[in-house]
Amino acid sequence: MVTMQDVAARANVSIATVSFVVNGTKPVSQQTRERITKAIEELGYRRNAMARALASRKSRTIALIYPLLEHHNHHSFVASAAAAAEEREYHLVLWPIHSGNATAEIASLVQTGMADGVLLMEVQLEDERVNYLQQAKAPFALIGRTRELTGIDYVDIDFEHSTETAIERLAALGHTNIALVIEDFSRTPLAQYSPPVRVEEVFRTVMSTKRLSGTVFRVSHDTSAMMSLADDILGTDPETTAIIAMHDEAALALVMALPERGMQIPQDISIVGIASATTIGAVMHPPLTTYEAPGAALGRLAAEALIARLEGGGGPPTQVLVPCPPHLGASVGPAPSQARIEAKAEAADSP
Amino acid sequence: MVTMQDVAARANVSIATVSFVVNGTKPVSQQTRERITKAIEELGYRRNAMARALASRKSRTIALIYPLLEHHNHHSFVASAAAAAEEREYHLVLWPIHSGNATAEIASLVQTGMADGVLLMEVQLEDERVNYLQQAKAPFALIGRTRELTGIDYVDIDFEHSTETAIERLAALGHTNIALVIEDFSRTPLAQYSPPVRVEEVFRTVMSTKRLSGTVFRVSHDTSAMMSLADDILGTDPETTAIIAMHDEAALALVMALPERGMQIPQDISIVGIASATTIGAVMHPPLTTYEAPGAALGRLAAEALIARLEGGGGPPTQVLVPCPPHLGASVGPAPSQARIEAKAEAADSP
DNA sequence: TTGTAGGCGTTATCAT
DNA sequence: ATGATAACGCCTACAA
Repeated sequence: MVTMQDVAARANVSIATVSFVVNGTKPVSQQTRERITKAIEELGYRRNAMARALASRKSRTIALIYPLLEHHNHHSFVASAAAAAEEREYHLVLWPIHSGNATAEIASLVQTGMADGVLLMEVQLEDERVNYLQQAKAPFALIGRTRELTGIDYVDIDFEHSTETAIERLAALGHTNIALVIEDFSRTPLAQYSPPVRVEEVFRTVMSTKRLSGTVFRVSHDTSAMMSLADDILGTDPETTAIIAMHDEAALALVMALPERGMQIPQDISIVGIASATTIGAVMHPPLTTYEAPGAALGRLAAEALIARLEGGGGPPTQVLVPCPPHLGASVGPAPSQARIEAKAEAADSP
Repeated sequence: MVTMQDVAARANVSIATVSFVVNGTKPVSQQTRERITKAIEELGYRRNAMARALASRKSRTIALIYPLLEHHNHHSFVASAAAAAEEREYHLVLWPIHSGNATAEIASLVQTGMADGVLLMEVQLEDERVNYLQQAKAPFALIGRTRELTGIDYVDIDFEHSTETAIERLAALGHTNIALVIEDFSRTPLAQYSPPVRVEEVFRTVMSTKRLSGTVFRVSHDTSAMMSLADDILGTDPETTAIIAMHDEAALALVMALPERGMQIPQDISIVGIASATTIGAVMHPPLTTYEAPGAALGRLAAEALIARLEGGGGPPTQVLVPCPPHLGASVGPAPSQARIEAKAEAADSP
């Protein structure tokens, strides 16, 4: 292995000078700089990351606590966080969590010097990991939000805005009975996973403010729940004319199942996805109207916020809500006329 | 920060002895071991990863060259590789690739001591990165395969077997005109991405051996290509009674589009997915019959193979093909009778 | 502008 | 069974 020592020897300078040009730490005369650069190239020198980390007490690595869930968005979080880190000459290490290492091991990444800071995702409203990191004084940033946020760096999807916009759009089209479909995490380690909770809260608030009638359906990730969802919705409230789905597979299941029950999309019922992946919705018939989850933006912003904190010292926290860009499909239309509804009901009564 | 020095002082031993008990390097008397363990706990000592890496010349980190593509499988590769690494007390760092750092930067992860070895995915049939890693003597393992494989550690999906099995199953059901749908990477950096190439090769071979008639459709990731796919297939060969799709979105598009063209699944046409994610297929109507891509197994095996190589020295290479577990849906049935086909043709002729 | 030298916290060799 | 001590390769005051 080629060391700075070797480079220094070949360029007839001290090891310190080599360090200066490698890191740009101090000005070095044009002459010697060139000699050193030349020596570096001839020898194929690369500075040792571990030695550097030890001496500088900075690993230039951030850790991403890796998700339990298998979600479309997760890939883009990770990819964009890694890309953003790389651009700033940081590395991104993945730390998978499981029941065995849930909380205590997270701060240890920083305590062992493996990582300078931690990126947390799948944040719950009350998240003990956050408390732990704070108490351990480990720098961190959230992709997501806890209930209490003072002084915390976070980046999250603006679920509130998306939900509200979706409702308003549907209401403007005459819909008064709207169902919300969210994922059910109640029997998982992510029981308090914040997105569905927040969206449900906003949904209830906005619906009642607007004096609209709405029902919330929690769908677990098992297939049969999704298969029966259409019947559940129509059974619970036959007047439902629009569905907001924060659950891509469920949305797909609905698009497949509703027409089979005589409900044409969007003539009889409208569907809109929020915080969705676009790839699936785009190939449905009709193409799904969605508010896309801005996964890539999130990962990047979070990584940048964390690195800024690591390098910048104690500025004000980054607290960003990223909106979901709308994708116009053809799954949303005006609420069906009363005549159409009655015709349908009659047809259903006398088959 | 608490160092070994501090622990040694408190336990009245030398720093070396502390190291012995922390790493289990050498036997230590019950007594002093306990004193040391106690001191460690009281002080909250954690050994510094960077110092350890420097002194031992091992970072206990492996790098995963992170994919360009957004694929369902990728999440499980990554998650399982990270989990397998963690179990062996390794870390997994992600290294995103892009045109700017395509080849040269990969070996540098090892050369800078950041990682002890590299995990490569999205492998192409001829992959310069592999040559480069070999020449740089950087330990690596592949998730995927190159053409030339002597001495290379790799783990891949057994595409050949899945393809052959799918064809045989369809042939046994009387299908003689089978279409293959694969992803089109020809205009991307992954032009030589090996899975579709291999599958196409096997498809052509097996089909001609069995004297069956087949057409290959390459579908790019843009939506319009998927939307028109059903028409493409029926237009090219109206006799097609079965489709093998190695492309989840395309499969979905087909399941949505074919019935609209009067082709019932599976009465008129069968669809089977290979190397698929199961989540989407399961909620289709009818549920898709698939051979699931064993993503989690792959990531884990590859990480294990690499770590074994790093620690075990020079044993024979790990070379594993993992089969795709079949998932029975309801999208495959017997080839339609001639009578049914003729009835259909007549109906189409005189609308 | 360049050099000297003392860490950084471990590992690992060689004594004892 | 334990201890001393020289690396490991680099950073960074401090000096020159």
